[in-house]
Amino acid sequence: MTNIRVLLVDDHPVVRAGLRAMLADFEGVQVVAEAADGGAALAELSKLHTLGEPVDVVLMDLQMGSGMDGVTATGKIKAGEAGTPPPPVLILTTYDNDADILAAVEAGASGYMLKDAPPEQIRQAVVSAAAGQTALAPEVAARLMGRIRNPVHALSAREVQLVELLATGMSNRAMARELFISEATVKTHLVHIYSKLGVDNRTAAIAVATQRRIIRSQ
Amino acid sequence: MTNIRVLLVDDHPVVRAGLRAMLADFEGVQVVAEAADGGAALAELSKLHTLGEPVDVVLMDLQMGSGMDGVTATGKIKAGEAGTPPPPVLILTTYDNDADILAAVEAGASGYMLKDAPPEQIRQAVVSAAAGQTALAPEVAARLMGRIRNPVHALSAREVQLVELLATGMSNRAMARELFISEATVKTHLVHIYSKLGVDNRTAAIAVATQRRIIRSQ
DNA sequence: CCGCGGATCAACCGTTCGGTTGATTGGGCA
DNA sequence: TGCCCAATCAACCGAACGGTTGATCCGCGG
Repeated sequence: MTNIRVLLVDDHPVVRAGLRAMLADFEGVQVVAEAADGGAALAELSKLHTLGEPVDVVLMDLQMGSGMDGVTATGKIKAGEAGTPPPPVLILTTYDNDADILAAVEAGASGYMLKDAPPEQIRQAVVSAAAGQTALAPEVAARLMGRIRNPVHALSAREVQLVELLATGMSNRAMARELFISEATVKTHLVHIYSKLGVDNRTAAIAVATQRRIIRSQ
Repeated sequence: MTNIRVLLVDDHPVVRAGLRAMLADFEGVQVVAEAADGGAALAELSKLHTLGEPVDVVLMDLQMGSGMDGVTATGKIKAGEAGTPPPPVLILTTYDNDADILAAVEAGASGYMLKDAPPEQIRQAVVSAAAGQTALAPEVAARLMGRIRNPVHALSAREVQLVELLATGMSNRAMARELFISEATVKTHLVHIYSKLGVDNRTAAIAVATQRRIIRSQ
């Protein structure tokens, strides 16, 4: 009996039902619990642990409407309780953005799949994760490769800071005051940012940065 | 036999499986077909129609990764084939923002639900839609109410359209071309938008509009 | 050690944006 | 019918932005 015990984490009942139905069709995979956000997921994990029914794989959405988000939860799961090896976390989300993927990987996720993946691919990923291997969706893998091969378009930390202020609607002067630098410097940074993002004005920069999840919106 | 025949439209296999499983639990509701995008949905509709097995309700996601999007599909479904009353379209999506809701309603959607809604609420919506009634998620209804109660700060449909383009980083001239109006008109709209949002420049307008969910952030 | 790149600043200039005033049209409502 | 408002356009002007050139300082790595 090599049953893989899975914890589902997603704030959408519809998606949970879909994953449950989908995984039910697979031999050797069993959904043992569900949670609507990261906090509930941690609670379930510790509950199941004390019951002596450990979880083999956590299958989790990255963006949760309310409560603890996926990245934070991944970190906390990986930090885990001493003595018990934390279960692999497989991220299953809608978007394939650089920032999301990097954040997930950084937090310790062992896989990153897209929700539009065919069932078989998701099953593969769960099995791989349970075996301690890394499972990346082809699109995601391609994106990571692209980043490594071509770091030209990466913004520096200072530039990211500028873009964040930019997105709040601040003028050059306001940003200059905020960062204790001159307006000239702000403009220089902006020019570099435009160049790296392939745009030619601040609003387009915000659009691209938001879309690429260089900054987070809302 | 009052069976409600449903067509599912969503580009995520996981979500389709979830809705299928969820609706299977309900008496009187039957999923008769599925489609991955708007184009496939139209094809299914006409196929089922010629087979003499009409669809009672279309349950559709608003944003489809590829192919025809939900708003366009809703419009085409409502345009329909002459002689046959088009089925009600129930939108089921992740985001609740003014722009999406207005676009969906304008295209002829008869309901707007959020994916994080509990199963019972979704069932209610399907039944209501089949009965020719309008079904709005509480959050959505509240948003529309807010718009009606407090029209001072409410943007007109045209202004919302402007803000959407604004957020993509377009210049006044580009927006003018896009909307087939003069740059002067664009500026007039922007001034009204700034005034209603309580800001004094475009980037701040985007920030506020995003925060108030007038437009989708993502 | 020297080069490279990031961060900082200055001066200049053309373009775009922001704000104002004023005007017309058409739809909805009293 | 007459009024209000949204939508459309024009002209104008000051302020802010966008782009360029050129410069200094500093830390990292070959």
